Parts: sequence; structure tokens; C-alpha cells
Amino acid sequence: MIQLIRGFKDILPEEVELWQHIEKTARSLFEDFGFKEIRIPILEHAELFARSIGEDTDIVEKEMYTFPDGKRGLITLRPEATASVVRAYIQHSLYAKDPIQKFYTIGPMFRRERPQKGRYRQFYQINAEVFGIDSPLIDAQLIFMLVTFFSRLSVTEIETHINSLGCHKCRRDFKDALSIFLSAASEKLCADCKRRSQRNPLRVLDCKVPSCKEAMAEAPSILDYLCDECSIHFNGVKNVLEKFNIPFVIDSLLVRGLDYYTRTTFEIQTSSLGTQNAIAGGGRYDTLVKTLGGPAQPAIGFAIGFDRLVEITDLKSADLGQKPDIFLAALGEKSMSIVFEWFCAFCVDGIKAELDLNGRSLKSQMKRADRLGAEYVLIVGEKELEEGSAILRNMNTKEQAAIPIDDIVERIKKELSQKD
RNA sequence: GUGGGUGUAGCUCAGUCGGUAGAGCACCAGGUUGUGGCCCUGGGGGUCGAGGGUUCAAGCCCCUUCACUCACCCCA
Repeated sequence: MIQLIRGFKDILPEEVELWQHIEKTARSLFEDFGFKEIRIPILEHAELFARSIGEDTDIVEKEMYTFPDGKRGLITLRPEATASVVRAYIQHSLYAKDPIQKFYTIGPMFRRERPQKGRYRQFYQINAEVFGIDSPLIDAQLIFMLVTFFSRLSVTEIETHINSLGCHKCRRDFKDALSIFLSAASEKLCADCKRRSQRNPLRVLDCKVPSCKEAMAEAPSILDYLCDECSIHFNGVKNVLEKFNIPFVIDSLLVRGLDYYTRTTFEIQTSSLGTQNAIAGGGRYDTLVKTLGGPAQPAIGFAIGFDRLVEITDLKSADLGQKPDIFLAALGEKSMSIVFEWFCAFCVDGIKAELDLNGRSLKSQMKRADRLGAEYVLIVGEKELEEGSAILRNMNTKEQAAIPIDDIVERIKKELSQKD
């Protein structure tokens, strides 16, 4: 049989309930914080990602699904959302109406990596982006919003890591110092890190090879190279987080893998996902809007790994599942045709009803009603029809009584609404 | 892209020395002629991941391949 594509997955109905719950929680919280939803396309020109994420990153270099689109050049399945949101902000001159804009978006991203736990080729992200605010207050507020979000989903066991990458000037000074350090330490580094030392020295910082970690223990820290302004900004973020009683770890080795980040970067980590420990990450990208052809507006955002979140939350889909309000058990063809009309009437009126259309025995219908978790069963056989009645059984109390079938849909609606 | 582990019923998994394909759960039916959960009985369901090879004979041995999974890399 034809199977789904490697690294892709189906999200089946019983799990979808959990996804919907998480999505609802995010929408409601983010909207309370003043974020508006923006919906962006899944395909973009390849160039958008090359220019924003960076030509030398792994994402752009080897993980993107890129293919020719007729004669119009290359298009790419988006590997992340920020670039598209920035493009939309610029393309529709949203800054002209108000430079300050707050957006969120939820949807699939695509990266052609080898799949493993918490990593898929099509994966879902919940993104939030803020444009036009320089103040460190917004940095801290985003982190506060994230932490609140996780706590609403009963995700504990998380740790907030923060760092500052400084502005371009601090970063240049730091890179120079780091390069000098790396060339001195070169022989202690793994092969990957030797390569990184040339192409993207910052990446050596978060190498997981023990010998590299050891060699890097004495490496210069970006935090020592922050200019006054960047330093003040970072202190501002830390102060607000402390005021909000949000525990955090300063992690000068936290280097985001996308080139556009500046100043504050952060990551929410969990211990319960194996090696894929980041369930959310983000940071400032104060120069990206200009890089992509827009006005010089600061910006900051984050992405939450939806799939990873689903894996670590203690919430169970079973607790969120929808159960039928009433199960209709019809016996015989005559009953079936009458009950079928009631069945449709219930559904139209927003009562979740279930009817077994296969004409099975009462026993098997009761069994199914029980399995579906229906609170009531309405039993209608030839005997009841002759008497102009039907039997309404409460599955929890096992009490049952005959009720008249005139206006039965209305009667049962009333009965059910009294319960709520 | 590189390495390790695993592929047998819808699910979780046994399967001895190469000799007729198994269990539990789930599903369906009956026990109860029209009443769920517990119990009992029965039933359906398999290209043993796929392809090739060795053999009288392969779920088991050999080769190839695919998928899943964990880790590296990287990231959400």
C-alpha cells in the first residue's frame, strides 16, 4: 500500500482534540496580549529564506524543500514563519498605518532533516512576532507570555534560557575575539567545529562534543563584548523577568541557528523530550525588516514547537473528547425511519446524537452507546411505537422511563438543558 | 548525510534446533427471543515490512531494499 512520506505524519481524530485545545489556549492568550492572527502562504520565493535565515545556515544549505516553479525561479516550502511575516509587514506597508504591530500565526513548516523524536519534516509551529518596539519590556513580556502559556497547558519541568547576541558591532568584536581563540584551540576541536570555526564561529559555542565543551570552557563570552546600549538592554530584560518572578538561566552559549537574530535570544527547554530539548525559541531581529527592504524597525518573536508540546503535555486527549449527549437505539425498520428523522433534528439543533444505522441488536447498540460514553439512550422499538412512547435510559443511574413521542425532540432537548 | 536498534493480527508482543502462524487486548456474534460495563463460549482477521538467494522445507539463515525508532548534525 502507499504510505505517507518519511518524516510526515497523520494527526488522527483522537489526537486532534488535544491539538485543538492547545491551539485554542494559544489564540485566547495571545489575543489577550494584543496579538492579531496573520495567515501567510506555505510557499515563498527561495530567496526570501536565503536572505533572512542566511545562506550559510544548515536550514538554507541543506534542509529546504526547494523546487522550480515554471520559469519564475525557485520556490520553497517555508522552513519557518518569521521571514514570511516580515515580508507581509513590508509588502503591505503595515508599518505605515502603525509601526507597532503584533502578530501570531499557526501552521506547518518543512525541513528536510532526518526525523527523530520531536523532529519531523512537516512540523507545526505557533509563532508570535512584534514589530516597532525597542524597549526590553517587550522582550520580557514575550517570555512572560510564553511561560504563562506553558503553565496553562500544565507543562511544568521547563527552564527558560536567555542570552544576548548584541548588535552587529558587538557581534563583530566578539567574533574577532572568538576567531582568535578558536585558531589557538583548533587542535582540540572536533572536525565539525574546525569547519565551523571558519564558516560560522558562533556555532562552535553550542557543540555537544565533550572535548569541544572542555576546550570552549575558557572561550570569550559574548556577554563581555556587549556595547553599552546592548548591555543596558539586556539588563533591562533581566530586571523585568526578576520582577515577574520568572526563573531564568543566563546561557551565553545559546546561539540561535538563524543569522537574523540580534540582542536578546531565548529558549524554553524541557528535560522530557530527549535530545530535542527546545520547545520554544526566539529572539530579537532588529535589522531584518530593513534587510528585506523595509523601514528600519526593530522586531522580536518566537516559535513554539507544536508537535513537541503535544508530546510533553500531561493533558490527555481522552479528557477533552466529545461524547454524544444521547444515543438513539432503534429496533426494526419502522422505528429506524422515524428515529432517523429525530436523529437529524437533534444534530441540527446542536445536540450531539448518535444512531447506529446498521440495524444491529439492542445489546450491541447498548454496548456501543456505553463505549461512546453517551449519558442517555433512547430506546425505540415496535412495542413503544404502538404505545406512542419511547424509553429514555440514563446510563449512569440505570433509571429508565417511558416518555410520549409527541414533540419528543423538544422534550429531550429540555431534559438535557436542565442537566447543564 | 553518518551510526545503532526494531519490523509477526487493529494494538502490545511470543514464536525453541529451519518442519502446519500464536497469545493477550480490541473487534463481531452468541449465552440473555428487547437493555451497556463483569463473566463464559465461539468467530473473523496475517503477502511474518518488501524483493531476491540457500534448502526437500525459511517468520527463523544469507544478500539487497524500505519503513519506523534512537543518537550525531541541526533545530521548534
